[in-house]
Formats: sequence, structure tokens, C-alpha cells
Amino acid sequence: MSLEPISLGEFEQMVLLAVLCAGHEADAYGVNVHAELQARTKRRVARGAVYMTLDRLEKKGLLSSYLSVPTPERGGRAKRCYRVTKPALDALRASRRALLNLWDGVRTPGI
Amino acid sequence: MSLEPISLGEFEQMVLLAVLCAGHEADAYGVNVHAELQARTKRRVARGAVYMTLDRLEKKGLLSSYLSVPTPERGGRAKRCYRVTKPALDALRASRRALLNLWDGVRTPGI
DNA sequence: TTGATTTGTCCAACAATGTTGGGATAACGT
DNA sequence: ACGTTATCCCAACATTGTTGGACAAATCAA
Repeated sequence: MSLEPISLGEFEQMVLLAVLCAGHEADAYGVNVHAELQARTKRRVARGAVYMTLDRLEKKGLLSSYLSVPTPERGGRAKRCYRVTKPALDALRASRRALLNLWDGVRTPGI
Repeated sequence: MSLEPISLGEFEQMVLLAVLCAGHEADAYGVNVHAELQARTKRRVARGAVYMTLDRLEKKGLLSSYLSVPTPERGGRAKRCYRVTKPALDALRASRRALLNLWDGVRTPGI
């Protein structure tokens, strides 16, 4: 029963945000989230890394998931869809705050 | 010889920023950086964690250091002072960009 | 000059996170 | 039935994060 929000790793943070992003247009699931992540961070991300992290985040109670019904398209199997939980939002806010506070303290041209 | 900037962990990122912050007023060294970090992130940080990370960052070429001459005050022994390097600035910028891009994609009230 | 006090560094061991590549599974179309 | 597509998930390993405390160097006070 920690009073502080759970602290997030860098990648965890990004995955959570990607779930939120992807979740606006449709259900957020592996492929989805992976794409969003690559697009927004401009860097190569291994699919496996995303699934690993989604999994860990769910175990920590920062995500919840359910299986969708398969869509009737070639190869369209059931997707595992994710929602971010309240504690996750708290953790995200805290991380953001912390980073913004640090950035605010930096007076270096071009940073 | 990577083209992408080195990717930073969450804590590494914060330590680098704290070095920049602390470095404006005076030399940035362990105690200094530790204090800045705690103050700005509002969370408890073990001293050892900071030294570990400073060390690793230097080995990766993201920080450089030198030993100061001792100050003539009680207990004032020589400090190991740090400067962030160019590659570190690049990495910080990239991390910041990536996170901002993700945050921008989130339309969740109060995030 | 000896010991107490203060400031500061650094380590060993462990826990958690990040990364890779590929193998497994389930749906579809023909 | 079979190949093709989309998706999930694992095992193994590499890197980061965390803890608590031991050690070192300087000052002060008796």
C-alpha cells in the first residue's frame, strides 16, 4: 500500500502512453500500440518488447485486458485489447510532473 | 557508431537533467545532484543510486568528471564534479521529443 | 594528537526493466 | 487441405535501478 504512485521505467511509460493514443481511435492491442510507439518515438521497437511490457504492466495492475471477438478478415484472429487503469494514470502524471520539473530547472540553450 | 542517439533509462535521464540543473549555480557533484533530484521529483532517492548512475553515464561517455580541490570547511573533502557531454544533450533532446510526441497524442481529461 | 564530527565517495549484491528473434496459434481464402 | 495473413507470447540475455552501508578525507575541540 504505497502512498507514492508506482514508479515507471522509460519504456513502460511510453507503452502506457501509446495505449492511450491508440485507444482513442479503436481498441488498443499489440500491433496497434507497437505502430503508435514507433511512429511517435521515431525509433525501432521490437514487437516482443511491446508484448513483454504490456504483460508486465497488466501484472502490476496498470493495464487491464480482454480478448476481442475475431474480425472477419483474413488472418483476423482475436486481439488482446488493453485499457489503462486509474493507478496507471496517476503514475503517468507523476512521471510527467517529475520530468517537467527537471526540464524547467535547465537553462541550457537548445535543450 | 549508432546513428540514433543512445537511448536513456528513466533514471539516467533524470540524473542527467539534475546535473544540468545543479550545474548552473555551482559545480554538479554527487550530493548536489542528489538533492536537486529529490527536490524536483518529490521522491526519495538513495544516494548510492545516484553515484551508480553517474558512474555508468560517465562510462557511456554521457558525462565527464574531474576532482575539485577540497574546500576549507568542516568535512569539505574533494568532490567529483560532472559535466554533461554533447551526446548526452542529443540523447536528452531525443527522449524529450519522444515523450512529448506521445503526450500530444493523448486526449484524456486530466492527463 | 587523538578522537568525534561532518561531508562526501563508492561498492556488492540484488531486483526490476529492456531487448531479441523466433515459434506458436488462429483465423481466412482457395 | 493447404498456404497465407495477423497476432500473440516465450526463453534467454543485457542493461538499469535500488539498497544499505563501508570507507576516506577534511575540520574541530580538548
